[in-house]
Amino acid sequence: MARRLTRAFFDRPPEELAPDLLNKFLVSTRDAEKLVARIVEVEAYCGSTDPASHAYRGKTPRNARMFGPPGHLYVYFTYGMHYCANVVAGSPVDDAGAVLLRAAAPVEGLQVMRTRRPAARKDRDLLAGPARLASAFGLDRADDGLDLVRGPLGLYDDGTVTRVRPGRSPRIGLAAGKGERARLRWFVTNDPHVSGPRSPSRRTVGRGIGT
DNA sequence: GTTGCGATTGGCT
DNA sequence: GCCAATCGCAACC
Repeated sequence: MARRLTRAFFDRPPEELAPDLLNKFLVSTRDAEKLVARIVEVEAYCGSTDPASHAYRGKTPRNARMFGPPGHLYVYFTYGMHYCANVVAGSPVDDAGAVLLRAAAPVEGLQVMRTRRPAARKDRDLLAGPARLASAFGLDRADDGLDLVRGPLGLYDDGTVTRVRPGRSPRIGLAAGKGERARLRWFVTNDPHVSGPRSPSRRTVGRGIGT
């Protein structure tokens, strides 16, 4: 019995929203195809206070979506070839926050995902990484701004009660001095679909990588 | 106008 | 583990 997440759910700071997105279901019903995936790894990016955030230096054409209303999709292009998808969170006026969808467990529509991700040798790799997830769902800059509350792409809660506290660690792929120590990554502990470290450890939980 | 690099991935050593 | 791929953006000249 899945219910769709509402605007109010998203209207919170990214560091509060992020862990609550774990074990929610990303559902796409575009182009007569149905894709379903359970989110297992996310990262929070906190606007003007966060050196790693695209919004750190203010609003630009690229990151404008982050400054818009919560519950919409922010998609950006990186490394000259990859797209990454974020959920816009709530933020104070003139600020911006978002949650990067880093990894998910495929649930439905695996055939389509495999077609879009020919390099994935195992199904557990179909959505294990932000650019992989975006690719498998066919997301690109044209999808920037999709309304997750009302559009063909949505987030759902199936009513499952999550009793286990999520794993937490510093974010992946950040350069030194860019907020690489902040523990703003959350993941479902020991889930094989997580892209980075997936178990609590001294290195990832104690004081953070690089310290 | 030019340059350096990134919220990554996949293939090769 | 190392590194090339590939280009938009933003910083700097």
